Amino acid sequence: MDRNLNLIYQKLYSYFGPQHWWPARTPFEVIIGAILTQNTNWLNVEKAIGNLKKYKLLQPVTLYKLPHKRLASLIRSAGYYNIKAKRLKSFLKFFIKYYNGSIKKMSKGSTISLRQQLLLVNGIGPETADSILLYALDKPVFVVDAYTKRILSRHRFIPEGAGYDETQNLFMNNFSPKGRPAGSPNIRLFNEYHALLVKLGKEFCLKRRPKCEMCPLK
DNA sequence: GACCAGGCACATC
DNA sequence: GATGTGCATGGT
Repeated sequence: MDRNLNLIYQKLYSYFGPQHWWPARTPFEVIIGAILTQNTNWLNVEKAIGNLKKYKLLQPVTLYKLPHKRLASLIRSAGYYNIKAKRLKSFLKFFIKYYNGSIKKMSKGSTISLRQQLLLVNGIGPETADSILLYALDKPVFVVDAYTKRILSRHRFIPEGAGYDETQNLFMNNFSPKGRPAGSPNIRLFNEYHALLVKLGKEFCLKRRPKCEMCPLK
């Protein structure tokens, strides 16, 4: 099993090359993007983040103090803007209260405890929590998203409709980076693998009309 | 005009 | 525990 996951990684990497994820300039920007991109096209998120940058609002306390209506209108392009404005605020409240708005302080926490804390924040579920852990805080967790599940179920690694943890465990327990035992954490590899799965998903493993004939995994 | 995008919370059974 | 629904914009 793990041989196949390794093989898929090798194929994707040689076909697409390094993805240089997450597409953001700072860890804080990663977190804001992770919340804004929930069920949303990344291009729409970039516009929203561009607005926040334009007015120099992309800092924890500044953003937290912004009135709901103003924040919602600035992130309008990302869709679900009312609910996302609320979710950003609930994360910022947590981030400021417990870590003084400091990524450095937050990074000192253990992966397990940070994950538990993040999941208690309203608006942060397993994928957003893991994206924050991996891409903003450099913690060794595998991020599972809709593309990951679709690709893995179409290739019969998991049943259709498999849960988040089940899918994540497949990678965390079985994927063995070169020269390491299965289950050993590898941040860089987890980073690259998830980014490659998203790339494959966007270009070939489409929901309705997958381009299986041209797929690099074929 | 329909379909889709790097989810999540909440209601209901 | 499983299933259904609201949230919303912008690109194809």
